[in-house]
Amino acid sequence: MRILTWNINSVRLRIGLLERLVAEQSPDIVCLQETKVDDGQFPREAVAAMGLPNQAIHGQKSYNGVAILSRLPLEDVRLLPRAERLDCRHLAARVAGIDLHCLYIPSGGDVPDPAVNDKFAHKLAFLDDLIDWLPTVGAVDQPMLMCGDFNIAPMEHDVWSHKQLLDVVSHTPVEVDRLARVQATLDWVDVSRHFVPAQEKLYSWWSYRAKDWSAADRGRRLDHIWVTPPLAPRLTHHAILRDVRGWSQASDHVPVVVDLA
DNA sequence: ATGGTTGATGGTCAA
Repeated sequence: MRILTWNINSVRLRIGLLERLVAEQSPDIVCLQETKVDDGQFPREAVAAMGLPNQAIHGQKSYNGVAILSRLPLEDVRLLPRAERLDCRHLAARVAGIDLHCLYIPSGGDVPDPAVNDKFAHKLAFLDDLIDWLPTVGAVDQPMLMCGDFNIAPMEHDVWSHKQLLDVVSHTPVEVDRLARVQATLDWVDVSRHFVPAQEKLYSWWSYRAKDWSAADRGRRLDHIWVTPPLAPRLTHHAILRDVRGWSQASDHVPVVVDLA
């Protein structure tokens, strides 16, 4: 079974890129973030025509928005119990016996201080909610997969320069520590680092602001796939599709793919 | 230290 996650940065603008991606990769399940569209406007039929007719969507106008698109039936579709906050950043469903969570963690703004930047405070609060919530909906011996744009590059070689990014939101110790506590909730296995050694540079995002993103290669690994321990022995393949960043009118994030036996 | 680009939107805000 192949699962693919991608921050698509507008599903309407990049529906053609999604079609090409699905044709090339043949995923059984696609998790999207930043769909940026109300549920009523979501291109359901175009996605169904790609072979993904089972769809759970949770979107809003202009910002955020997540979706789970599947060849296989989706059961028990759920949202994180944070109804007091209106941003659409989480969606869960059970598929093929696996509890699947699609996540879009807040980016956090520019200043890494929750006292002066409410976006960073929101990011930390969202992580705290996950720390409280995940143990109540799952267990370490249960097959679960959580993926999406976490907006945090936790390890030294998940960024192009560890030293230069220590004060840059996405790689600051406070959010990295908080993400480690999320990871500890259910002993989550970091799939990309299961396959790629920690000493090797690995990115899933490159800024739009570089003259030549590939030559500069100042990337960050913001997009993740995590599994609980029962799924670790079933991991057979993983890829971060760097080439997609070079497609015409690309998203600034590229897809991450995993195969499970 | 600063500015660089993109998307949704219709003047900016978010990333």
